[in-house]
Amino acid sequence: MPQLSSGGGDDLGANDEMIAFKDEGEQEEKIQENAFTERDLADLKSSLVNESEINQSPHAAAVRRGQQGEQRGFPEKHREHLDGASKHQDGGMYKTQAYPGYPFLMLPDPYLPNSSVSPNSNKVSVVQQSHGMLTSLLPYSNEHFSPSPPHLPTDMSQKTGVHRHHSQDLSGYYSLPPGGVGQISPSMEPAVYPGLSPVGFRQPTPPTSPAPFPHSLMLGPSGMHPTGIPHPAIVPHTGKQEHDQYDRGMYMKPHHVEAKREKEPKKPVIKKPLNAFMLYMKEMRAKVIAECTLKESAAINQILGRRWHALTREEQAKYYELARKERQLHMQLYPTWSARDNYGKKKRRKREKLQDSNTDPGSPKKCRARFGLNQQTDWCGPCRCVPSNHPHPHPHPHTPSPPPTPQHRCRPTTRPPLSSHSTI
DNA sequence: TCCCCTTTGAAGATG
DNA sequence: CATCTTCAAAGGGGA
Repeated sequence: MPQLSSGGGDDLGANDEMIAFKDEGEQEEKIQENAFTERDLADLKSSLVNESEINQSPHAAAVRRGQQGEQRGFPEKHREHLDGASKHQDGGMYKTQAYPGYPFLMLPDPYLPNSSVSPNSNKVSVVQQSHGMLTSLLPYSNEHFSPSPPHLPTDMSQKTGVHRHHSQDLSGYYSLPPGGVGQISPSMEPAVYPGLSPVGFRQPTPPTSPAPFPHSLMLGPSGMHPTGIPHPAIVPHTGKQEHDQYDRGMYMKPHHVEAKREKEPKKPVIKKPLNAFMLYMKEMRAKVIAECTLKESAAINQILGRRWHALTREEQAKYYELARKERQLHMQLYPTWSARDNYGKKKRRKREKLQDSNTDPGSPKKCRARFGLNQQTDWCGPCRCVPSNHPHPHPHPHTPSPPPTPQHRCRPTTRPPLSSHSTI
């Protein structure tokens, strides 16, 4: 991961190829930002129709990329777009207006022992960084983060343009280990986490304009967690479905749900910290939805995935850095937590299905069968790497259904690990 | 009602 | 060590 924090050794600055995989022909486009989503849409639709096209694109894309961008692997093509749409997108991350769901790192007043904030206030966390960017540290459950905390001017909240209730619930939070956090100061500076090491939190005060919101973190309703540190990462133990229900319930009837929750001694489930892409999705989802008529998350996510690839390294780096801080915070808040804790929380996953299909005698028709031995250049990387008589090593992307899995997408080149385990 | 879909990345599990 | 698997968010769609 981008050793963003480490001095100098920023992987992101490497010249190596950024993302040649799965670009689905987006490179050729010199599109205007307004057209981008429609284009995405069209591409998405067409790509859905023609899957093989997707798998071929990396080559063409790589060629195109080689032609247009000599100095770096990253698609220069989207520069314009990025300058327009994306800048504007990034603004979402760093500006207060456009991204209601991802606005600021706010330490809720309720966090503060003496603070008196409405129980309905939502918590959002944002750290204002040296570049002037606002980094959300506790972005879980977007919806629970009101764009306009109660103590904010109303016009502020209305500017967001997203209709959210101020009384939205809080679905998850980072709870703190007992005694872990006594209080959190608005600034989110290291000191706010007594007992916690500073991590990477910084809040360089903006030279010119003070943060619109003095408090870095906002808290939701009281009583969500005994520790007093609510966090989106924490949800009722009941699992996703219940999580959703919990959210919705809270959203609609906070009091009732709260009362209900008190009855439930269930242990909260600490969710995984969001990775860079998840953070990006959270931030951009609303924007994409607003730009197009799509509502289906699967389709939206496809667009987001492509946009993610269209981002420059620097732009992605922001999210990687944010994700890194998320993990650090998560790690500090829940030192004993492990991702394994949540294993099995979900039911049968598609992976199992894939395995089933892979065991299917009809499934082995992969690259070899598809392109033949004389066209190995058309094979995906893993296929080229294995002996011709070797069984296909992975869920195959060319298989019409099920779709390619995250494990393998036939990436011609792999992005240098923008690592996350950073040494602070 | 509940799972699937779809994305990328992180982390745990496995061979 | 390399590869595989699971989960994180989201919400419409379908069984």
